[in-house]
Amino acid sequence: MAAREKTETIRRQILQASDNLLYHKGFNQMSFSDIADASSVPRGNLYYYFKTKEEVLAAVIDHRLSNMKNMLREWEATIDSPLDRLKRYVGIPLNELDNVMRYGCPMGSLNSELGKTQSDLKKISKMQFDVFMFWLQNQFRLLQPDGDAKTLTMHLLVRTQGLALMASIYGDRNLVKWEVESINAWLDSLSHSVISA
Amino acid sequence: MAAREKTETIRRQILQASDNLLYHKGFNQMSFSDIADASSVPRGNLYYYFKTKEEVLAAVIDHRLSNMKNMLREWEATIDSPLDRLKRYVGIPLNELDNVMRYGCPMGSLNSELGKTQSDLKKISKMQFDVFMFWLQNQFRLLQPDGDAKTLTMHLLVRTQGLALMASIYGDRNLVKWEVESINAWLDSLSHSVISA
DNA sequence: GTCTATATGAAGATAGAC
DNA sequence: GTCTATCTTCATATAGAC
Repeated sequence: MAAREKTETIRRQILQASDNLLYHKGFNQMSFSDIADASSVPRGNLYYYFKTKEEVLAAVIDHRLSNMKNMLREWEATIDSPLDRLKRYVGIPLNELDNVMRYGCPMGSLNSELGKTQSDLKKISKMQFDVFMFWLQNQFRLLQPDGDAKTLTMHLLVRTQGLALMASIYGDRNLVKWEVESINAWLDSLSHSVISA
Repeated sequence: MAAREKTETIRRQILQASDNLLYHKGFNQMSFSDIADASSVPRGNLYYYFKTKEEVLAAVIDHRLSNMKNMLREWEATIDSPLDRLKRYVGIPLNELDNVMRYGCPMGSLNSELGKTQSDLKKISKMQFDVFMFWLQNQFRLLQPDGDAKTLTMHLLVRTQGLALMASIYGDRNLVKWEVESINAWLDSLSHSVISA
């Protein structure tokens, strides 16, 4: 049983390293050599844990999905109002300011890359958005029972993805702050009105 | 002199093919073989025209920049009000709907890719944004002499980049239409007020 | 200017000893 | 389970005949 535990530990090491590399370099620029170096697992051994790079990607996304779901569950447990939950989501770019400036959004940049020529892998990566979509829609429904939760959610994602992208292109920290404030003001205006676009 | 003309023609062929490939596959996934196939120029000959792939990129961006500048000059000549000029810019995703759905924004996706690990090449690609930034700021200054043209421009870019990205991820044509309408409504509201954030 | 052949290197992946 | 050696493929890039 100790052997199995050790295997799991190494697997997690590989996944942790791959997760970061995927964010910092993208899928196609991340090599097995990179993963070996970053995880301190010999290059050849990696193939014992993951047969292909596609498998690594799928495992990383799977790992990210469960982390996200845990995070969202925690937010629901600790944050009372849907308005504050939505603002918590919008606050991510501020919490991750340095990373966002350098590498953009880990979900958006990966989907942008894979969407061009690797549609099978993009499908896997897109699930990250699906998790947030579902949760955000629920929050908007609570905030505005008569509103169009899907359109509101898409609008929110458009603005957060756009700000992450532009912030990373221009390296502008103030851009993030302004846009986050502006989005929060929009959310406030929603919660005060009965209906809105 | 005929020889020189032929050279220029082939050069343009290569650039045209590379421009499309850069958009459809991204820089790192675009190979010289791809360019050879798409331009009908033998693989080996490409190196006579461009010594490295970086040189191809720089030439494509250069080509794009002059096209953009021509387009913006034409808009200034044919569209009277700054409001309508800004709306013309916002309308690009609608004109390029099919491409945007499949490949996102050619500027945004390229910068997203190159920003991760190829900062020297990203600098070149970023110039595409600089051209629009400069022009859009001028239009905002005309629209709202007392407004913060830089922040307004960034906000516009955030929203257009965000919509191109999300539209390509979710393949949602209606998303583009809704967001474009929403941006236009925002521009209208700006032109009616004296000052705004 | 054009084309073929080839050098060179990196990356994904496998075989098989230990 | 671990590690080394190696296969294969494909990419950038160059040399040199025509």
